[in-house]
Amino acid sequence: MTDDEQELGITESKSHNTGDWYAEVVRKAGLASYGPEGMSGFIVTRPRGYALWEAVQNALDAEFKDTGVQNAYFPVFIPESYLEREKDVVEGFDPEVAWVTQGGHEELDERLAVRPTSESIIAPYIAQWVRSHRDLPMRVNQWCSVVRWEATETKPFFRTKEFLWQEGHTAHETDEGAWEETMLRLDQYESLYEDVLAIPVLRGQKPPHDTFPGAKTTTTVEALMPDGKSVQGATSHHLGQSFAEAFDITFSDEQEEERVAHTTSWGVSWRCLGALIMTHSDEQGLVLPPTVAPTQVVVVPIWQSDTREEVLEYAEGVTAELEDAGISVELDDRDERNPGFKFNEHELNGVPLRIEIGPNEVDDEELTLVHRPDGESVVEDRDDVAETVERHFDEVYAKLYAAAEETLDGAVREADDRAEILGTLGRHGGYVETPWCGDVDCEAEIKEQIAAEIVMVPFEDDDELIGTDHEETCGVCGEPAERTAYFAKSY
RNA sequence: GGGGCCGUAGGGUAGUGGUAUCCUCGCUGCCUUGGGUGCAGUGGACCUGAGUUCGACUCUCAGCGGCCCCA
Repeated sequence: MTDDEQELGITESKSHNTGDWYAEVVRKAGLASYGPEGMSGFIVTRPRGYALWEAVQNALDAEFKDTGVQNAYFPVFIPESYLEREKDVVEGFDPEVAWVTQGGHEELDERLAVRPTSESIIAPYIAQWVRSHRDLPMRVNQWCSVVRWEATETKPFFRTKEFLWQEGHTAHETDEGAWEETMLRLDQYESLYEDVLAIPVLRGQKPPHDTFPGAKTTTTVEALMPDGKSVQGATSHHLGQSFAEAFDITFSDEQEEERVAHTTSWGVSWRCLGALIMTHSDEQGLVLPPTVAPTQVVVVPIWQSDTREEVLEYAEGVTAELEDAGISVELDDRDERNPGFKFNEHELNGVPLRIEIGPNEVDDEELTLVHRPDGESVVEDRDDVAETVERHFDEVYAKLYAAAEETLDGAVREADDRAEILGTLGRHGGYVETPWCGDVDCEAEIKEQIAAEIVMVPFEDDDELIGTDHEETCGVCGEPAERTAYFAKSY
């Protein structure tokens, strides 16, 4: 009967069986279901899962709008001739593009790509809209889904053939302008992770061989997952002038000279939800920071038949007061479930804070608050409940962030030679920081042996191996090192 | 890209060439609460297709789907 005892909740071990555990949390917490038969790699995002995406959207969209971005929407289909105009993009995405060849009963003259990304349909319009330097910088963003027909295995939110994301596209007068834009968006992504999702990240750039097709520089925020793999949390590209040249994004400068613009693009997908779920959740189920939780507080009344009325009345008062303060609160007054059942259910669903109200609380004009992440229970005065709850939100957030930060700090290890790199990655996972000569072959060697790659290289300003005299040699080949590389297995 | 494991009601399990079982699942009624297990009744499945067979959930093949390991 042990299986029966556990069947309502999570049965898989987070540390030993992370994949199954993750799938179980996603399903049992009501975040997503698998797609229909014949459509492996697609998921149905259920309301509680979609609410998480909306929280991310709300946070980011406000930041974007505060920094000069306007939202727009471009077609889901891209004519093949458009896609072909930037050759690196064609080559980069070719194996993953889904094509439409028929409309109604008619064969199409030109097949249409289901967008794998929209540079090639947005850029031509930006080219039309930009005439003079006065039109720059131009920034458009769209919230949409894209399709990448990956052959590799899929995992809800982490890797799905269709995924929701946001893609921003900008054009600038100068290279510096484009660079500043690239970094501004990366800062905003970092802030999304650290201030909204409670996940500390490493920031830097991708090695040259792993940049976005056609891009000059690809930047990334990397988050560590509990199984020791790294996930690219968001990305921001300095595209240089290659797209502007391919799509004729030109403008007249102050001297009436025709010049080619510099462009950027940047995006974050619902993969950030995968990182969110995987980072904080535990073997009781989903754990969410109050910043994104669809239900932030649940009030559970606990009564005996003679106290029922007063307990409920008190609980309703508390609920109403929290609602008035703009807090997302649910009063769980179902009478066919006992409190223990409700506790477990709300824990499974990731409600960050629970308020227990029974006759004792009513008599003492108090509340019992319980933090989801660690079960800490605190008795507080009934007065100023909204303020008290907000304070506990901050505490819960801090607990989540601190735990994730500790994990990350402990997972960055240094290694100076090949054996140490392989040994450390094999034994501990996480990140291995090593001097690197810059040659892609050195990465390939590690990749072959242990399937880890360079997920991040610190920015030039943060990398002490640049521009200074040092004796460091590449951890793989022993040639003089030019950069610091972070190796990790990745999603 | 290569290899392995797996697919049985909402969930969890078994098992057999002759249609299971458990549940904290659904529904109805009764019961009423400080960490999921009250009582009674009732409902519902063998991933899809082809083959073998008197008969396939079971055996074979293919497909679809899921998970894991390696590249």
